[in-house]
Amino acid sequence: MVFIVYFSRIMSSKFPKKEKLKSEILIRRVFEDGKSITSYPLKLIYLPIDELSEVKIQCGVTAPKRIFKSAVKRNRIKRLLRESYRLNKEKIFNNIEGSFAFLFLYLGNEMPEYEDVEKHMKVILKKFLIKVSNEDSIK
RNA sequence: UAAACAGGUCACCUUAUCGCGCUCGCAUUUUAUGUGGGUGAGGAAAGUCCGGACACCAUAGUGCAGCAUAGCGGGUAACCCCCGUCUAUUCCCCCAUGUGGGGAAGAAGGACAAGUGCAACAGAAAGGAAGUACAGGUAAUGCUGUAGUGAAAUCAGGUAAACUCUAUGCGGUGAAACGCCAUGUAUAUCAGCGUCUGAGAGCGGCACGUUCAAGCUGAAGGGUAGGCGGUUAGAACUUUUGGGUAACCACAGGUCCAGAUAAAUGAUAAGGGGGGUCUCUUUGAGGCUUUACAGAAUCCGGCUUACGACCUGCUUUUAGA
Repeated sequence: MVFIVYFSRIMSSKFPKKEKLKSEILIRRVFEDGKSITSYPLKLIYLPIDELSEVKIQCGVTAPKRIFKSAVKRNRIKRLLRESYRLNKEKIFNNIEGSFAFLFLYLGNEMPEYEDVEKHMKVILKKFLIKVSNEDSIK
């Protein structure tokens, strides 16, 4: 019983400020050196970061201004991405070693539905887990 | 009845689950987590087109250049904004048909006085070049009159969303301004003394004007990334009364109404509204579909553009019956 309570705390689907990727330097580093996983129309760029001691993952989302000129649409996409990440991050939080910086990009040209976003989010997170564990085993 | 136009109101709502920013309280393993409460986008937050507040650059100087504005009167912190009013002009109506009366719309509405330029068609000619017919006149000649063209024809007139002139106003840079803290590295900054040349640099362009510099002494800094302030109580909103044709103003009462910074204000589900359309059995019920434009970023006042629904229009306009 105690175990279940503890576990659910770990698996909480909160997304507080310190789990957000905010530092400009880090974002630049992720863009330059990060590895990517794609499940169209979503793309994840990630980078192992040693300095992050407090949290395992800092995550940011973007929607390109070039394609979506309306700020309302960009906000909507970013909120959907954030929401699907928030609800699914528990799957990887308890299964990875080290800490990472995440950056999700939306590559499509059309406004997405939440169902699709969540589907692709799950695929990407799964792929990420496999990839990371493979790299660990190689080491 | 429909559409346009003008004015006004609102900007889908409720519940559940899971979340986010700010803030207040409580608890703890004491600066982080948990928990409870409060609060959280717009009429245009948009375009950044005007006008300010505020900050720094010299208390922002002088002349030229440049830019903006343009009836008259008022409002305002200010404006290229708003209100009122007059006129050119356009449209409509009325009859007693007059250069009549009434109504609506209504401007980038100063000046052709000086200089420069421009002018469709017609015309010989619309300003440095000439001339048709008839008549008059002369030594001779477009020298003069009339006809003819045209809105205008030879000491003329039109045109200034043509240069120009007149009057008035305008310094520059914008919150990545600016102030402070602190990390860290090795020559820019600040204060005092000093002083040659005005070469050079800064002060929006040019000229003037003005400041700076080499050196010495002292202090502690600059770039880059980070944090805090600036940063939300205000030319605020609202109600009554009074003034004003109105824009708006004054007094009194009440209210506190986002402060993020890779940028919170959300996601999902169900139900209910509103609009459109179809079906049935008129009242009504059901199905399908749709529910705009759009996201604060220092803050105000305007303008412009985008856009859904509803209401009003007595004496607006168009179309149909």
